[in-house]
Amino acid sequence: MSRAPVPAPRLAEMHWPVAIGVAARLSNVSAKMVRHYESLGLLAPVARTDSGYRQYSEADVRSLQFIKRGRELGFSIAEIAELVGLWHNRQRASASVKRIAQQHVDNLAQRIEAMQAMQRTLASLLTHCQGDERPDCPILDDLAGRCC
Amino acid sequence: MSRAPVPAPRLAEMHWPVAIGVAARLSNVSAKMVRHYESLGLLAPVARTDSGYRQYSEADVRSLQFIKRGRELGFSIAEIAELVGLWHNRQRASASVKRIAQQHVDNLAQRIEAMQAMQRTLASLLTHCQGDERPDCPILDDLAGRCC
DNA sequence: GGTTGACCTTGCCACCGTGGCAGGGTTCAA
DNA sequence: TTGAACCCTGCCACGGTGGCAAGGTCAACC
Repeated sequence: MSRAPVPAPRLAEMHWPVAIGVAARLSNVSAKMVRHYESLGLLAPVARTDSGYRQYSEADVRSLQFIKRGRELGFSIAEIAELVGLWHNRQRASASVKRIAQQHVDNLAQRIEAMQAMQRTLASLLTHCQGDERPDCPILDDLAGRCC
Repeated sequence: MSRAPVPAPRLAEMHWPVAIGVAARLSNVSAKMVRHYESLGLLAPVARTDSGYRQYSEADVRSLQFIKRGRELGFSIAEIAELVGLWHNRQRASASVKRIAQQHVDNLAQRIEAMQAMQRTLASLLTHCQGDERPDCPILDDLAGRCC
């Protein structure tokens, strides 16, 4: 009770390198996904101990945090791979980054629009459905193509 | 040029039963997915010819259209399975249907909200990104956790 | 030194919904 | 008879994540 059960570790307090479990906690990415990102080439192959354990440097953990943040913003793995590439490329043009982000925003807008259209239709159907013990239901009528 | 190339067939003009390709066109569901829906039990196992070809009745095609419409409204396969069950159950209570639809709307609202949050963040980052040939980029700064 | 438990390894299977391809059988018209 | 169009089943793929199994390793404690 006297201390937080999981002390939410900070990068500055770590002894580097760290094992995958620690890197996972530091980046809030599951160990499983850490391995997966490595297998996809999104994260460079990481150092190993003699016994084969992965060893993560502070830079590796920062990369994981980058990836995590990208996922939180909805970027696909492929997009994040591009963004990581640009991040590591000092000759990058910010236009390249902006293009990827703009595409993603446009894509989001499209998907939101589609979902809102569903929502509007459903909301209208819900309004007209009594929602009681009787079988009559405009929602089912719509699905069954009442119109024909 | 004088007629529509694919005459968008109408149920009333068909000779029943029809083969899977016709049923697919009538319901605007790919033949592949028609088989898949059957394998999931979403559509009752359909009649077969001696040689094993599936034969679809008008009722079967209407079921496919029901499923298609459900997918267009974003219902999951599991939800559509429930809705089909209710559709075929004359003792249903419209409240059961309404509950499913309401849950789906709530779920949509949550997902839309999450995507809009991404969009807001990205829009703000995009505003501040020059998008020129220089490497400085607030989008990458954000992903890299500029704050720390 | 030995045991125990937490951690690590790889590899496979699952989800959901859809598409593709392979390798074969059927039907119908020319 | 042949060819085109259709149908059949079964497998693999995508993306992103979780789970489980069978084994190796490490550190702490007795």
